[in-house]
Amino acid sequence: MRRNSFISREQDYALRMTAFLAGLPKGEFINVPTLARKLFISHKFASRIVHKLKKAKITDSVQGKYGGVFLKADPKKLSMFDVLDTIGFKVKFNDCLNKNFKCELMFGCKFHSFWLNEEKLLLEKLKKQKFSDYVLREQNF
Amino acid sequence: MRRNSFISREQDYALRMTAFLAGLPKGEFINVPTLARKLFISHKFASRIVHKLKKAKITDSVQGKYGGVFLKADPKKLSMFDVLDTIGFKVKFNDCLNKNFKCELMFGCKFHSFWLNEEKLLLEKLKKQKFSDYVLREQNF
DNA sequence: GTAAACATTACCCAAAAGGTTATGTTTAAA
DNA sequence: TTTAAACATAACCTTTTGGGTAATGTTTAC
Repeated sequence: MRRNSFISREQDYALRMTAFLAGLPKGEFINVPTLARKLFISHKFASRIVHKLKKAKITDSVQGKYGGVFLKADPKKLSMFDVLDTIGFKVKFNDCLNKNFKCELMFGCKFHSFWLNEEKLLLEKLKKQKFSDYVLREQNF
Repeated sequence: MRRNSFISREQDYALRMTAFLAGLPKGEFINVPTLARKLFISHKFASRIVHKLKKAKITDSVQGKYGGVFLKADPKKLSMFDVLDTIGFKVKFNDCLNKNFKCELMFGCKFHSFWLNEEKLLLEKLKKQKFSDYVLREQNF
């Protein structure tokens, strides 16, 4: 089905997990089943998401028994956009903003520039929000 | 499927059609098949959309042969939000902003207020954009 | 060698978008 | 009074994809 919200559950989970990892003391790591339980995410789903984050070099992992995951990126530089982008986020207010979209009205349609502008604004904001300001600690919930 | 963009095709078509109707000289009307052709929308789909707009008292129609549709609302007061809302638009940046959504992290999660704020900003903008500023005339495309 | 973690792929299912089809009902004009 | 061409409205269909599960590796501490 289509996205009910701008952000998919998967993207939301990625934000949560990254924010939680950002709160771990330097050098510590946590295994995915535990992380998933703490954040109310199914363990298998969480595992797949973490894998994507690792491929993007946002997280890293220690393999084997007693292994786990941790944040690799610098939370002061890592933005919401970075994580969302990794999980396939596309800011797309309207289909007509897509590259391959051929809109016959283009020149007469003023909605186009409205959406374009809004998209740009949101994108800039997402890039400004850094994880150091969004740390998620267990004692807070 | 889930929405690929914030605005669905149906909502986009509703905006186009309303913007076109806003450009018709007072007292004139246009039949839906013609309107649909001019705006590159399937005629049956257009018909269903116009019907929704009529129920919301945004458009009105003249029935029978040689009938057609026209804008009923005042384009200076009619906003993008009004039309989108009629076609089922929900500003929803994240599921966690839904009334019935129970988020276990609520108190510790700072993303919530970020999405809430963005949502509010966009909503206000959509309400500010009036159709008198978005008139779509055939000679322009 | 085995337990318990990470790694990766393949698959499934419900829901919604984005239409089309079908069948009215109304009205101008022949 | 018949008919064409419009609006009115419900029902149906098909594809996509979000959101998740299952299955099967592979790695490493003990």
